[in-house]
Amino acid sequence: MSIDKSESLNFLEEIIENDLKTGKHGGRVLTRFPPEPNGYLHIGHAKSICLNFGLADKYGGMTNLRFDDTNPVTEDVEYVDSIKDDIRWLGFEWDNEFFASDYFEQLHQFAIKLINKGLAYVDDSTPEEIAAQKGSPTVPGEESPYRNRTVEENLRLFAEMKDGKYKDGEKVLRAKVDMASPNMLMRDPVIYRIKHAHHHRTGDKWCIYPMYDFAHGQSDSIEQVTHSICTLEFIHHRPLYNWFIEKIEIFPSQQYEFARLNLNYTVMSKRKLLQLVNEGYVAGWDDPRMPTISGLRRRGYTPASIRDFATRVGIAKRENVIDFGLLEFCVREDLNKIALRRMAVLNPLKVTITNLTDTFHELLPAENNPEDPSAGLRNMTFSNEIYIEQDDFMLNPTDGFFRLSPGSMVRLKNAYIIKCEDVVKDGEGNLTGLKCSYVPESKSGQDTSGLKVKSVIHWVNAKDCVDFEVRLYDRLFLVENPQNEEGDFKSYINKDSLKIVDNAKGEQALATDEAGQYYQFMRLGYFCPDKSSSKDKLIFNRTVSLKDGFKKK
RNA sequence: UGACCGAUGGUGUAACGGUAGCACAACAGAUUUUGGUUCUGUUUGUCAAGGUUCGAAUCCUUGUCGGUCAACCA
Repeated sequence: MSIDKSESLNFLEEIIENDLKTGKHGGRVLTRFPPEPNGYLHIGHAKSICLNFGLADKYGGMTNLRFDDTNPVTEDVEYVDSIKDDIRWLGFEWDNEFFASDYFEQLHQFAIKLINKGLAYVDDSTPEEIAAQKGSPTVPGEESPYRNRTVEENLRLFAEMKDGKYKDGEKVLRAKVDMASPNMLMRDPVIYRIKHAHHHRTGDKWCIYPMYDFAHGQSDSIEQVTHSICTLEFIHHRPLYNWFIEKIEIFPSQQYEFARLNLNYTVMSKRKLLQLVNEGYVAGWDDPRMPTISGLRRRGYTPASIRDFATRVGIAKRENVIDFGLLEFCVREDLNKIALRRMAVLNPLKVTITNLTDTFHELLPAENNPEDPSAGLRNMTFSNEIYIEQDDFMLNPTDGFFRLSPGSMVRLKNAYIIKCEDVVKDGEGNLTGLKCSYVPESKSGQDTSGLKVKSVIHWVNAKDCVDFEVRLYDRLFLVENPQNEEGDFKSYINKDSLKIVDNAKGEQALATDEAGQYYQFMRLGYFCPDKSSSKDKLIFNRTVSLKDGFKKK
C-alpha cells in the first residue's frame, strides 16, 4: 500500500485513497468481479478484471469472484468454468468464490421485509401492461391497479408465487418506489419474476428468481464489498442500488462507474459474440479472431501483454474507442522479449547454391533470442538447396527494394552472403527457382570477405525442413465500429479475416521444440502453435506481424 | 422534447486556480547480420460564448455535441 504523491491517479484510486484517509470501512478495501455465466469473457472484461484485482492489490484489499447467476435460462456451468480458467490465465486469483444464487434465501427474506414495510407488492399485470404503466422518459408513469394491496395479501401471494402456484409471467413482485420518477428504473421495478426453470446450481428448488437490481447490490452488501465497480450504463441503477440497501437496512456498499472498453474493428457485446459463434461466422468462442480472452490466448497473446494493455487504456468516465494497434503494440513488446526466434518460409522459392556440392552439410549456430542471451543457441543446417521467401526476390526490383534480384547479393541470416546468378523458369515462363553462388569467406561471425550487403533475409534448408500450415488473421470487421453502422453488424464482417497457408517450410527445430512456445519467425511476425497442432501436422497461428518499416507504395 | 453522465492532438490518458505532459499512431534521422528491436528528434490538442480571477483545461452561466435510460436480461 504505497501512496506516491507524484504518480497520477485515476478517479477510482482517488476515491479509495480518500476513503483510506478518512478511515471509511476501517481502511478495508473489498472489490468484486461479477460476471454472469452466460458467455465467454472478452477483452473488455479483462479491463474490469485488471481494475478490480489491481485496485485491491494496490491498496492491500481483497477481491471476490461472484457469478451473477439470477437468470437460469441463459446460464450454464460451461461458462462458469471458462470464466474461471480465463481469470486464472490472466494471472489473478480471487479471495472468495461466490454465486448470487448462494444468497437466494436471504434475498427472498429481503423481499419479505420490503413487503412488510409496505415497499413491495405483487402485481398481476402482464408485461405489456407494466411497460405501458411505465410511461416514457418524458411522460410520467401511472400506478398499477394492484399497487395498494395489503401487506397480508402481498405476503400470501408472494408465498404462492414461491410455491409454484402460478405460471411463468402470471405475477411479479415489484418494489414500490415512484412511478413519476424521471429515472425510469425507479418506476416500481420488477424485483422477482416466476421462471419454472432449472438452475445450474440450485436445480429446481426455486421457481421465482430475483432480478439484477434486487440481487447485485444486496450481494455486494452481504459480502461487505466496499467498492462495487461497474460500467457506465449502470449509472441509472445507482439510485435503486442505494434505495434497496437503505430500505433493507444492510451494509452500505457503494457503486462506482467507469467507461467500458471499446476496440475498433470488432464487437464487444456477449450477445453479438454469441451470434458470431452460433451462426458459424467464427469457429467458436476461442476462434483466434475473437476479442475473447480465450480467442486472444489461442491467437498467441500473453497474459502480461493483456494486463499491460488494460493499464495503458486508462480508467475514466468518457466513452472511448481504443485502436486495435495498441493491443498489437503491447503483445509485440512482450513477445519481443520472450519469443524464440526461428526461421520459417511462408511462400517458398527454391534456391540452388551452385558452388556447393550436393553432399555439402554444415551446422550453423543461431541465437534463440537476441534480446535474451540466456535463451542460448541452436544449430541450423545448411546445404546446397534452400528455400527463401518469394517476397524476398524481385525480377525487376523497384526503387528502395534491397533484397535479392538478378545479380544482387544478400546475406542469409546466420549463414553466408549469396549472389543471384540466374533464374529458373518452367515451360510457361513462371519463376520456379534461383541459382545463386555463395561467398565462402562470408560466414556469419567470421566474415573476411569485406563485402557489404544491404539486406539480410531468412531461409530454411530444403533438405531437412518441416512442412506445416500457417493461419494468418486479419481484423474481423471491415469498419471501425460495426455496431454503429447501418443494418446488421454481421454484414461488415471481413471475409478475408483468415488466410490459410498450407505449404510453409520451417527449420527443423520447430519439429523438436517442446510444446506451447511463443515464436518469432524471423522477419515475419510472432506465431504460436494452434491448439489443434500435433507432431504429425504442425499448425501455427500468426499472433501479429512484425512492424513493417519498409513501406511499399 | 425529461433525467443522468461526459467533452484535452489522429487514438487514449494526465495536469485538482500557476510552464498543457505521457503513451500509441504518424513523420524524420542514428544504430542494426531481423526493413524487427533500441536511440534521437518533429508534427498535431483544452467543444463554443460569456463571466469570476493578477492568472482558467480546471470555478460559474448559457449553448453545442456525444453517450445512457422506457427487458418479467445483466
